[in-house]
Amino acid sequence: MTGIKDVAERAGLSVATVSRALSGKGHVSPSSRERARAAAAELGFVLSYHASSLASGRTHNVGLVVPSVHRWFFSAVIEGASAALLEAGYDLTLYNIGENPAHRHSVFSDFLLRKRVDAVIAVSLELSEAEIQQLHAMHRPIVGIGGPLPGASTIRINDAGIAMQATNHLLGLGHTKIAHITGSETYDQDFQLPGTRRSGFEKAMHDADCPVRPEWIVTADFTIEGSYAAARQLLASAPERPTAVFAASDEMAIGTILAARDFGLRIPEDLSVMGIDGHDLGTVMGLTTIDQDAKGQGALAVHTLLGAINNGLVLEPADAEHPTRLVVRTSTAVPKVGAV
Amino acid sequence: MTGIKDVAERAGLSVATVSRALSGKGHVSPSSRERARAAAAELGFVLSYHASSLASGRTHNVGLVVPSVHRWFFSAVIEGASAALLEAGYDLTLYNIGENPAHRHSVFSDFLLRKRVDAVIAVSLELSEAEIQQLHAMHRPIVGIGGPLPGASTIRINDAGIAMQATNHLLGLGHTKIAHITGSETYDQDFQLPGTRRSGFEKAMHDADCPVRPEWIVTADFTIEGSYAAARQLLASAPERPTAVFAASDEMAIGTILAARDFGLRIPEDLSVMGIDGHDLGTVMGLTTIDQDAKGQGALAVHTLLGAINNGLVLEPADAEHPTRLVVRTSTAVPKVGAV
DNA sequence: GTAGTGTGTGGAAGCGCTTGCAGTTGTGAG
DNA sequence: CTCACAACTGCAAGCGCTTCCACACACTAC
Repeated sequence: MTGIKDVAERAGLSVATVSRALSGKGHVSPSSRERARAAAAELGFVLSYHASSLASGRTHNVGLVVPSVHRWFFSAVIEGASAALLEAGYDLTLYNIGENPAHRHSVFSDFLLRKRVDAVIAVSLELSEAEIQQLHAMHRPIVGIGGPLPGASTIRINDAGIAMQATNHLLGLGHTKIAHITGSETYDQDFQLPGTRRSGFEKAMHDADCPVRPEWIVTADFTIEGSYAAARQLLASAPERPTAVFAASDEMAIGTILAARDFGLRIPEDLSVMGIDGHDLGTVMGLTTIDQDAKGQGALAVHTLLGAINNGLVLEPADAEHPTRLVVRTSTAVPKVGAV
Repeated sequence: MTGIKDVAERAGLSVATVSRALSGKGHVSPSSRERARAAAAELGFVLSYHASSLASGRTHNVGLVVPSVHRWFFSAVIEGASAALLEAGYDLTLYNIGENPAHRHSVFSDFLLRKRVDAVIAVSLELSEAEIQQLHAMHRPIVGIGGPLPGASTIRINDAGIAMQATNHLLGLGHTKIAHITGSETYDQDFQLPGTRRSGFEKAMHDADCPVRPEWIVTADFTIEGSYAAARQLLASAPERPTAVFAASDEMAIGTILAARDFGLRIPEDLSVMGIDGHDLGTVMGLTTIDQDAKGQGALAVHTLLGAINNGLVLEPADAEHPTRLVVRTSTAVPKVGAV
């Protein structure tokens, strides 16, 4: 294997100068820099990252911890973060927690502690005290996305606010019989998020003097499949049907639409449905939603961390509120007169 | 930071013995092993992976290159590989190629060459000669999933065979007017796969003496959105409609079902639809499909590579055909008598 | 008895880089 | 002309481990 030594020899420079030339740090004359680059290119030389990391303490690697790779929000964050990291010359080490508690435990107590990452992005994880401790024990900058992370910087959206905005959109169309599909609050990977969105919904309803019917608040697990089942129950069993459903995520809105179709309900004539996310399928389904730019959140997290890395690994805990955008499509409309 | 030295001191052993005790390699008496473990635990010591890697040449890290994190197949492979790696104590470095050619290029010419990974899994990538060269230049075992990868081991399914099986399922129900939604053959990230499935379809049709109508073979990009648009055209413009659609992937089958509903077509009364994959949404959509166990393919790739790593990084190029399974749900049925 | 084999341990030489330090040269100011 | 200071360069000391080697003991086999 060719090493930096070979490059130095070929370029007629010292190893130290080649290192500086290639990394761009320190003073190197333009001619030396050029010679070093040329020699490296000719030899097809690429720095060994392990040696660099060991010597410098910088790994050029960011850890990304997600609860799942299947849910849309997470894969969108991965996509945004991945592209931003690639551009910056960083690697992305993915920790997919999954459902297995043993996996979850080993990620926190082994993997992350191995000094393999310069920084960590934790997405929508409801962490235990011990896990937070372990994260901080790495002494690396951390950014949380999608929920609070004590002691770390976070990127979040105004969940209560957009839930109200969504509800108000439905109310503004004239709906009063509005159901809400919320995430399970005991589902430990999902923060207070479902609760926050739900209270936004309830507040908007309350402000509009609309009753919130307990039987019209149903719980699902944020997946299309789960909400499909939940929505079937909602639409089947209620003595009276809502005219609109506000789902706490696009995937749950899509599940609702699929369920509604099973009952022969037309969207939006018989039922208006909206969600939150900005899911790719939104266009196909004609889904009205509040786009939260998940890719952008991933990219922002990366840029925040890169800033911290260049700042001596110091990251002041701070909250950034990411902008959102109401996208009106065809799944919401004025309720049919005389609708049941 | 506590290092292995501190552990050695505390345990009253040499650094060498502690290293052996912790890694499990070499001869260490049970008592020494226990003392080393205890000392490490008390100090909260975790090996520095960069130092280990530099010294040993093993990174305990596997690179996974995917075209996208959004398509179901890829995220299922990620999930399967991720869990298997976690279990083995390996990290997963994700390279999401995406659509940006510059990103693609840097992954192959920079990232993968940095000696950061012990092995590489390449998923459904149609690679150029140069890219294959660069992969092999790493001198690391490589496994390809979802298509041929010259010089590397591959895990694949019998695409032609299952396409025939799927088509025969429809033929067996009595369909003769069968359309096929295939992937774009020029879409450079997807191998010959669409072509292979398509020829399986054609062969089955031919064997059954059913005409293959060119206008009933439409092309999409493997996404729900893309196939939705393609299916709309198929169902709208044909002077005569097919009674069944065989889509080359579940996502395209789902897009087809959504499009069919827009035309008021009932599934399966007016139109039978089936796909290939084993997508999570299959149950909700009642989709008949051929399950290809993508998670299992990811896990198998990992196990293959771990075997090679333990075998001195030597991996004999070999092809493994992964089993598939026909799953009949409610999206396919006997064609309606007198159907147009 | 000696040789041979296997186990257990420590010393020390790296793995391939980065970077502090010191030395050399060039430049503008005093 | 000298001095201060900056730009450039090389030497060499690590970074924190792994592993080769040598050595000290057991044993077993002749």
